[in-house]
Amino acid sequence: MMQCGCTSAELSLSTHHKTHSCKRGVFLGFKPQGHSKVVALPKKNTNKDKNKKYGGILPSILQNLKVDSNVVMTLDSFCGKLSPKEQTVILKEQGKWDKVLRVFEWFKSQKDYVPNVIHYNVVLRALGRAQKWDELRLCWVEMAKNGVMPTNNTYAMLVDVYGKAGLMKETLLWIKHMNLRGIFPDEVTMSTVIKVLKDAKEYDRADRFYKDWSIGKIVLDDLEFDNIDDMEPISFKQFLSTELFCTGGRSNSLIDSGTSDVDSSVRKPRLTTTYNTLIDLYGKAGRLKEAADLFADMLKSGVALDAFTFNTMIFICGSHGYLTEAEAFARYEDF
DNA sequence: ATAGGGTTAG
Repeated sequence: MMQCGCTSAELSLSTHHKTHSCKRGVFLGFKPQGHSKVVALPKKNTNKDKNKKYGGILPSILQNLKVDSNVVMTLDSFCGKLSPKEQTVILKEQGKWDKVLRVFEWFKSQKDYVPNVIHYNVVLRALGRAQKWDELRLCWVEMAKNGVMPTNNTYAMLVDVYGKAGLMKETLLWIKHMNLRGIFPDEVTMSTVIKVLKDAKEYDRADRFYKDWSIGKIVLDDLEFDNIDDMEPISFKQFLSTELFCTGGRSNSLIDSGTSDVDSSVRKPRLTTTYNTLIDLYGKAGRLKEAADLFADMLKSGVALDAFTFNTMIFICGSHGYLTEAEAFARYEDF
């Protein structure tokens, strides 16, 4: 029996809380209080989150950039040298993509500017979020020209923006690009890829990507297209030229990573959000056993459960008729 | 005071 008094028969999917006025949110989110042993507590608000208080010369530069449309003149009026970190902050704080570009151009015009992958990541993300694909590709090419190599951060961001824009073919190309470069996805990048593939209902592809990641394997053939003709000719050509331009990153890790038996021990996620995404993936793919295994893994590894974990498990059980189990999860959360 | 993802369903 649910705490709100509903019987298990009434615990049927999403209609549950439409027809009942109980305040305990089973599908609406769990309260974190009192679950410190199992449930992740909300992160404390550090000054990183909300209070964007910068010191030194940054506030006045940011303010001036906000009110002044002439980026070059505004920046010229500050003669002091900016550190790479300060430059990152300034780039990040610009709202519009074109302003980001102009500020970046000014940085690069300074004599002592050193090309910086973090700066490129910030600029590329701004262009990606604004869906300025041509500008993004130009920036990418220039980045390579300046000898700046993309990192895991770069690829996670690219997969995210292309995936959110619904450009799945290009998303797959970025993943392939990363693989060709011999860059093994870290957990955030893997999680990002899984999320994008899941949202595109590419469940099998997502499953394979995760399984390969688990054993430290990079598979190149796994990302072939079913229908490459669907892609816009122009963007594909541009993409290929970019691809051909970037021949420098070929590394032996490509071979090592897939064939070595020594380091092919099983890799497990350690982030709650990763597990939640994976559990939802297998739930949506109808593979309940694997979803349940991941949940068990989570407990075994001591990874904190949170409201998403419970709601996802409850929904998976509920939507497949496992009402007793759904109820158990609801109670488990409540203990 | 460097950068990426942040999940459930309604």
